Amino acid sequence: MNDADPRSTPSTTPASPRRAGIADVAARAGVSVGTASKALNGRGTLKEETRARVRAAAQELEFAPSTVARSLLTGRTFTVGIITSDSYGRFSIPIMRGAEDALGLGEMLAFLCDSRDDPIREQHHLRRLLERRVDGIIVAGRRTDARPPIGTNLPVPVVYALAPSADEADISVTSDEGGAARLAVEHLVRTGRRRIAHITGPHSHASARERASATVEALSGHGLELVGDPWFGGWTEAWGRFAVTQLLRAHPDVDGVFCGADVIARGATDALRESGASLPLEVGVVGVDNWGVVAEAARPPLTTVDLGLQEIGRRAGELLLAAIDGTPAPGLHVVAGHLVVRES
Amino acid sequence: MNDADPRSTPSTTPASPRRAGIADVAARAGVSVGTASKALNGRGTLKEETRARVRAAAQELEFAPSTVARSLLTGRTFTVGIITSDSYGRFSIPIMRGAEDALGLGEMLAFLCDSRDDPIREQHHLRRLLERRVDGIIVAGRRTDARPPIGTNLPVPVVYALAPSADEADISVTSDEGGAARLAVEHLVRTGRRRIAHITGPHSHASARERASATVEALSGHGLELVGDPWFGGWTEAWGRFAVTQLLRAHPDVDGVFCGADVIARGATDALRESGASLPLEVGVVGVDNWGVVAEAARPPLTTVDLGLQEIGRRAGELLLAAIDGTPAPGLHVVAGHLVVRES
DNA sequence: GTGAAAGCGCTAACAC
DNA sequence: GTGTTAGCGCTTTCAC
Repeated sequence: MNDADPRSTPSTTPASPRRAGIADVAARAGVSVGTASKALNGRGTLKEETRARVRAAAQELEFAPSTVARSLLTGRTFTVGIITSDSYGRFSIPIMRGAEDALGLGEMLAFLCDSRDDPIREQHHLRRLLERRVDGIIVAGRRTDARPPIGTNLPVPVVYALAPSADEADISVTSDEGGAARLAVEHLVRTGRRRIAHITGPHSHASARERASATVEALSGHGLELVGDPWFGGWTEAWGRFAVTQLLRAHPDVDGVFCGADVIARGATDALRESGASLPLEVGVVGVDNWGVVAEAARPPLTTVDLGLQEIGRRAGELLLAAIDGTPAPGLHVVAGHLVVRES
Repeated sequence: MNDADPRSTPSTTPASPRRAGIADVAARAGVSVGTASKALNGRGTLKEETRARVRAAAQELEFAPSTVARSLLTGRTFTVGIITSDSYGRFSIPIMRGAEDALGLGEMLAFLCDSRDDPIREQHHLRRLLERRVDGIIVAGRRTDARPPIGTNLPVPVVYALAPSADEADISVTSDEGGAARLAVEHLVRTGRRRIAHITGPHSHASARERASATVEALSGHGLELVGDPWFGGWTEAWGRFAVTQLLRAHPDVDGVFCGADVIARGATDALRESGASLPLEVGVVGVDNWGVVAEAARPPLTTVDLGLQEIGRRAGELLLAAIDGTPAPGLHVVAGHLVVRES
């Protein structure tokens, strides 16, 4: 805070060399700025020797063209915003990563905003992103329940990931919940299970409800009936353990359990094992999520449905790029998951 | 791709209203752009009525001032870059979140870049961030081993988080590995354990080595000796289970285990429980990480050392803001962790 | 082939 | 109190 302090200037300033502008490059190469610009961008018709000289000058000066100046001119910033409600949690992370994959290909950089599920924060972030003239926005949720659109009549395209927009005219990408259930049932049936139960998360979650009804349907497609009703509870290991204990009491002959999440499945395998069942011989278990730390550490390691979150992010990124390029694809895009077979 | 397609224009374009500029606002309010600017920014001396009129016009036009134009003028973009080598993994997530907390207070937005531990990608991202004229950069690692500086003589300040820069003149924030070990030992001793062993990750990790030696020291501070040598292995549950099995064979009377990670601790508790030990009565276990999904689901739930990753991110953000403001604090900043007591 | 000049949207200095 | 003007760093006509 003491500007006059003679010590501070040399010792604490960590070398902030003045940045070279295109004018500096032009001067050093002995050409005009216009020429330098053309040389660097491969535009216009220049003598190869001039081009080389400019390039050399740029190199020596470590010239990094300012995209902010360019943006002002072109109206494009080559940035997008990602607003996640998930506090960088388990769901938004693979989505972000997938989105970055797709966007990186388009030379875009992403601003990350965490709304913490607070609509106020969300609107705040939206406004800041718009002020920064992002070319587009991805809104990533952590549940598959539809959500209200983040805004209407926005000046840039928006793509919703995982949690689709309630407005069907918006662009949304989400997971295939029914498909996930079918993959799980398919696997259990194929491995000889006939008395299959379903333990899942809260009934208030659309994904839990959809998976449950798809499970019943898929079973009946094989001439089978779900053992008991679906067990709705929480997305926790404790619930998986508890539900399995109850389940065994009511239906000791169960030979397959489809769990709505890997954590539930892990709790289920623990409880089954500790009740004396031999896994996977006597009971087969399938989870959902393919969450490494849970699925791989379980005993036995979990066979599970990967919902393809990263793929959802990638699709969202691609759809956003397309929309930015003027070819939006409105509607709900469903990404298929896949089964990861381990030992359970 | 077909520009002439008459359908595409009205139906597929999702309402991209022309953005109002300050000139539009000025026109609508019947003032000049300069006046409008002053009105909106609270600068200069204007009649209150004029100010109100301009504000109203801005509101009606949904005017969102372009930060890119402003940046060009002021040289500040109010953006920072976060380069993480962790693919948004377990370590970088809380760090990012903490950083966003601190930066958000400074009205900054963060570009997220995933280097995937690839120096080429890292340099690529660095260049793109510099082109975008970020005001500063945070480099987040996933290990506490020192890393080479990302560049020399950069035009913006850089703060390293978790993985400090090998150059001590750089600004780095990292965890207190020795302190973590002391907290764990302290707890075990306080709860009456006297025969304490240590199971941890690979010897190639600085954090494993530092915790191990600090553990030995802390024990000797209590007149105790580590039971056996530290068990170096992997950061997995399987390693925790295996090591405990061996440990019990060699030292059946062990009554406390400090594990270098929650996953190891979880494996350890499982193996202990299954060997017939009553937890936490006969053996106390302490982990490191406070990783919710692991620590809370363990049986019993794990007592563990939280390294304060989010706090590291917050400090990194603060230090970066300070450096941007011209008061950098070079050197290694160590953030203390804290013990989270659960039942193990 | 190359240079000169206009202008992207905004702010700040200076007129009036 | 308010308007006018220059200019941030770059690209892009259009002269020459």
